[in-house]
Amino acid sequence: MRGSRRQTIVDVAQRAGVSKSTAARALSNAPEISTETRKKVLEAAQALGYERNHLAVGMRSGRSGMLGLVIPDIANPFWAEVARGAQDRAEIHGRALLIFSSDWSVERERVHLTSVRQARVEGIILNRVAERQQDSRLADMPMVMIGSSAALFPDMDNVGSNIEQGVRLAAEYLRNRGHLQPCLIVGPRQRLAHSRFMHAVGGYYGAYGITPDNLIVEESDYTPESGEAAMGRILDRAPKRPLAVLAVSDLIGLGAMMATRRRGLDCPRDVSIIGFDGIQASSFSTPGLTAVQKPSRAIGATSVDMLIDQIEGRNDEARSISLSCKLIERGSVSDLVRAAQVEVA
Amino acid sequence: MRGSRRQTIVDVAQRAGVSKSTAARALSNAPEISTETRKKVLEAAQALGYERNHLAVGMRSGRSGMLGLVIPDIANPFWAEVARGAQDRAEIHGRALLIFSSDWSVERERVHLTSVRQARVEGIILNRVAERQQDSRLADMPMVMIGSSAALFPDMDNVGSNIEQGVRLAAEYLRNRGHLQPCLIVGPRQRLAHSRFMHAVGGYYGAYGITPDNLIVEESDYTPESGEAAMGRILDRAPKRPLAVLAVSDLIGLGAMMATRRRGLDCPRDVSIIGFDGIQASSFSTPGLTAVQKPSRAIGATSVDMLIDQIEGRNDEARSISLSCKLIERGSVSDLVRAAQVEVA
DNA sequence: GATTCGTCCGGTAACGTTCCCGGAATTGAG
DNA sequence: CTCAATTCCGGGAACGTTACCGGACGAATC
Repeated sequence: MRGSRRQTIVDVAQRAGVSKSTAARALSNAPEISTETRKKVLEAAQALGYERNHLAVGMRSGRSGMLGLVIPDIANPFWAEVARGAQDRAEIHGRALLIFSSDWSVERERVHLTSVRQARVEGIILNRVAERQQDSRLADMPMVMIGSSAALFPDMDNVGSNIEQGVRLAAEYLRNRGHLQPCLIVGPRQRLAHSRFMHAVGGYYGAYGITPDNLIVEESDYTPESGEAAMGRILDRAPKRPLAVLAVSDLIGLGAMMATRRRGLDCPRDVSIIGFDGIQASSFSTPGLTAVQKPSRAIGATSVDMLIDQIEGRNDEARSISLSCKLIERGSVSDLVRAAQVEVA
Repeated sequence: MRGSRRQTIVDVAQRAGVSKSTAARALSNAPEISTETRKKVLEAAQALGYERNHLAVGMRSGRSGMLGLVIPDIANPFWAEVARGAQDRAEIHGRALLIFSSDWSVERERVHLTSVRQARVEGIILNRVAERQQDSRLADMPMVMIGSSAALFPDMDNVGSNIEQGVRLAAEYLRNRGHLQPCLIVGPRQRLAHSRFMHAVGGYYGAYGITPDNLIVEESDYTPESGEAAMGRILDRAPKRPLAVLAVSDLIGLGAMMATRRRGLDCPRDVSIIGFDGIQASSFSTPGLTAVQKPSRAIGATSVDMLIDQIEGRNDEARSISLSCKLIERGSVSDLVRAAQVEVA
């Protein structure tokens, strides 16, 4: 088996007694072929164990059947969900997915982008690390951006979560439970996601006369360790108890929860925490981390749909889609209002 | 930009004033070319924004620069880690990774395997779902199996974790803390991983005169929900407290922990739980889930290395590599021995 | 000075497929 | 019955690259 030459379309054609053009028509579901000839060819292909060479197909037709997905980290639970959503949808469209992890490094992102281009993917789905960098070479092929950099690339398709709505969900939830002025643990300040998040926070709290400057804000990477450190700084700065914290990611929120416990404080009694992601890990903590759930799989699926639309030329102008978040209530936020009522009674 | 024809190697050759053969030599780092000519060509390529067409390269040379990775689920934290390890290593070898999730479905696995083959990947890394199925078509190209199916494919490269050593680690740890006869939550019985796990368990406990039949065993899928249900059945069957449970995966162990809490029992006081995976989520529960950590990233990295070895023809006979596990102690297992000593004192 | 050798380069044929075009066979209309 | 239209098929070129072969040139050897 290992030595036998791979079967090509001419082998199939020969066995079926037709020309290779005809064989190609049968194998690519072209319309201009009779039903019986098609059947004959397919049988021959089956018998020979023929497998279409997608490299050749891509080279001749320009359709490689592959899409590129460049994200920060496939091992990060949020991005893994996005990838899975994209994968399932790509399968439906008959496309394979070339996945790369840029690891939040501008340089690796650059390298990976040239890799996917050289692989002649039909289009790219990208969460840009080098957000501010305009790159003309990116504009010349179908591309969908995912994440918060839509504003910087107004002429490109974009899909992400509706941060404004998500923040409103979280803030409203906190407010209803008596947490009027939560502390914030935000992501790296230079990232666009940060300004978008802060803008949403400002939008919500502005209506209540609270500017972000009134809020205690600490910065953190998207890791539990960094979140734990940030929470430590908050507990130092804000001696008031009870305290509420809105974290920009679940992993950060979970880290904050660990810091809380480490200080001998109780969540949710002393410190209420709400996260932003909705990953599975948040359901395992005690208490479970109440969080705004981003539509991760849907983001992956939708971005593939949009990319296919671009590829097939069905889309003339840039669209920007925000998928809405939902709140997963688990138990990391105390209800001060109810507690007060109980006390009175 | 969008309309401009893509630059090819002949454009580069023309601009550099050489033949396309020479240009190809420069671009592919071939040795038989003078330094200055190479430099000239590279400059021309740079100026034109030339990008090598890997489809064409693959088609002519037979080296597509792509590897296939077919795993059960990229959104599962364990497999995401494996994928990440593979990705990083593939990058080092200058290869891109085509990733598919079979979702534990034999049919989807079959479909994805033909997809990667049609994409003309240079080799495949596979965790087989249809474990018992011998498929001659798999034998005709470089391939590395990951997971527990090594025994069934003795003529194929295999890399996985050292289950025997991992089980010993867990069982020894339990035994040292006074849990002599733990209950087991195992995975789907038809999977090879199950028999391998049970064999390892039998091997360890056999030395103490305990056969697996003496142990309470419940079956579960690799999800927390299923683990929770299995733990419920164990608590019904085994009224004895304290109780110890060895779970075959962390997600299952975390589910078991939730079941414990739901019954009003305390972990680790009433129920000790030890997991098997070492995923990040296990560090967030209270108590953190003590677990045997499988070398997930290393599995991914090693499998890529082995695959490249096969591709380059450096490997003549099948190798089977078991990477060792280590124990992550977190707090889900009580120490009965110490407790007894304290009581005495 | 003739021969050999090594280095470097150009021309041409592949790789496996699809696309385009022309032609044969069949069908339908008048 | 004729002619046009339609359906279906075959032949060849093309996609962008590398493999192979042969030749030019200078250096080294006798």
